[in-house]
Amino acid sequence: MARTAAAKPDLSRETIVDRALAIADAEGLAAVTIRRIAVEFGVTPMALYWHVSNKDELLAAMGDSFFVGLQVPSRDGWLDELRAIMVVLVESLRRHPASAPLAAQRVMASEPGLELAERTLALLLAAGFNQTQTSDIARTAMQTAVMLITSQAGSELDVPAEQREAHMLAKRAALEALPASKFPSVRMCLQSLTDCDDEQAYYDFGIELFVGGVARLHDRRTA
Amino acid sequence: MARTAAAKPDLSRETIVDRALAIADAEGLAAVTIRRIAVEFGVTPMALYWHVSNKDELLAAMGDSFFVGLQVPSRDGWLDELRAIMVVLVESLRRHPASAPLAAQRVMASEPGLELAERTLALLLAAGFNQTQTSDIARTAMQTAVMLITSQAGSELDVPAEQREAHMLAKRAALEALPASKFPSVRMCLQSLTDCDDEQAYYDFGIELFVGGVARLHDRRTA
DNA sequence: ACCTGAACACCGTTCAAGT
DNA sequence: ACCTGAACACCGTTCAAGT
Repeated sequence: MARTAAAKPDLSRETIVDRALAIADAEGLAAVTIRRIAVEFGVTPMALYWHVSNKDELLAAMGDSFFVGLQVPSRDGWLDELRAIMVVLVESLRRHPASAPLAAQRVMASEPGLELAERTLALLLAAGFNQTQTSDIARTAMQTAVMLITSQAGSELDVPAEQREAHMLAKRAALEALPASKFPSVRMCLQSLTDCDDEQAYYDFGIELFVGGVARLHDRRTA
Repeated sequence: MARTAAAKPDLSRETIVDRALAIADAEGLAAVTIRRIAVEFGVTPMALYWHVSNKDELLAAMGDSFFVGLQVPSRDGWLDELRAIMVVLVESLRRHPASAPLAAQRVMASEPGLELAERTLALLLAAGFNQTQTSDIARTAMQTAVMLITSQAGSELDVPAEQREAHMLAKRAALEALPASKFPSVRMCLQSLTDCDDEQAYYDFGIELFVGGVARLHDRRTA
């Protein structure tokens, strides 16, 4: 009866993946270690190998997790549909920013990832893009979503959560020390370069940039 | 006089960085190891620490290398200028695809990187974007360039050069095994999804997609 | 079915010591 | 000025053994 909440759940493939994602959230992907996870479960490193065949498979499972249960609402136009896919994808990746890059390697290798890919490809083909363009745009869509997530918090993702504030301030201080004569624009954009006050706005902006690029490509193609 | 060409050059910060980039090219970033580099120079691991303070500094130096000596030709319109920057950046990153991600972490932290950033920011500010938009677009520009490089060869960058062909074929075989009833579009795009027959065209396409997105954003803003 | 113990071949890095 | 030796605290992983 003295079971404290969420402390040391049973070892299973699922709980291992969850723990790995949590560690990555807090301290970056590099902190995700078979041995570290084992310690957190109060178990021997080798115990994990019963549930997961090796570390690569664990990382793959972490990547797969971003695609399960994704519900893309349908829209009227193909462009709005594409945007909806990006929105859902970005929302999913935001849950575990540091692990987001793992998703890109798994879109075409997991069932739910493939379903999302199929939907995206079908949409672009129907819009009139040829196979090469469709493939390139779809690939770029996935990569763009990951990029938005990882560029946001920036490289601070590898830094432990508590140190991120200090890390950001140090970065800003370095830019502030730059001569305004040689780097006027950097100095001018200092605030927005080092701090993102509105995360959601940044993601919307990035999605719009991508979708807009696709739209323009489509216009040019039919013109 | 029996000095075979390019075999075991003297140990120095520069030759160490070059070797590290070469190893990454051949076997991926993960293969870049202090100990591995030491072996290739026929020297003790600790010997490297005289020239480079630690591994992070080595990775930083690898990232910095992409920006040195970049010459961006000037263009008439701001949009063409932005495109020219992207072209030069992509060309530089292509030299060492697996190490390209290191560049993104160094744009705002190295002298030549900052010069490129300054130029890009100035250009966007002059075009009428506000500070937030300018920062976001410039950041996206850098990330997009890296993304184009890394998404191209795909995750195969971590795979030793000789095994990449086999790796790609295995990937294609997996997609070919997919039921055409459930994944018609994936099957239809199979060729272009797994093989990039024209690298240059892919980069041009990606750059156009980005530049086009920026252009559309600018149009909307002034409309 | 699930986990442990011992061992192996790797990492980065420190610190004192050599030449 | 530049490099080595020995050592430490980490990795992932195998394989036989326990319960």
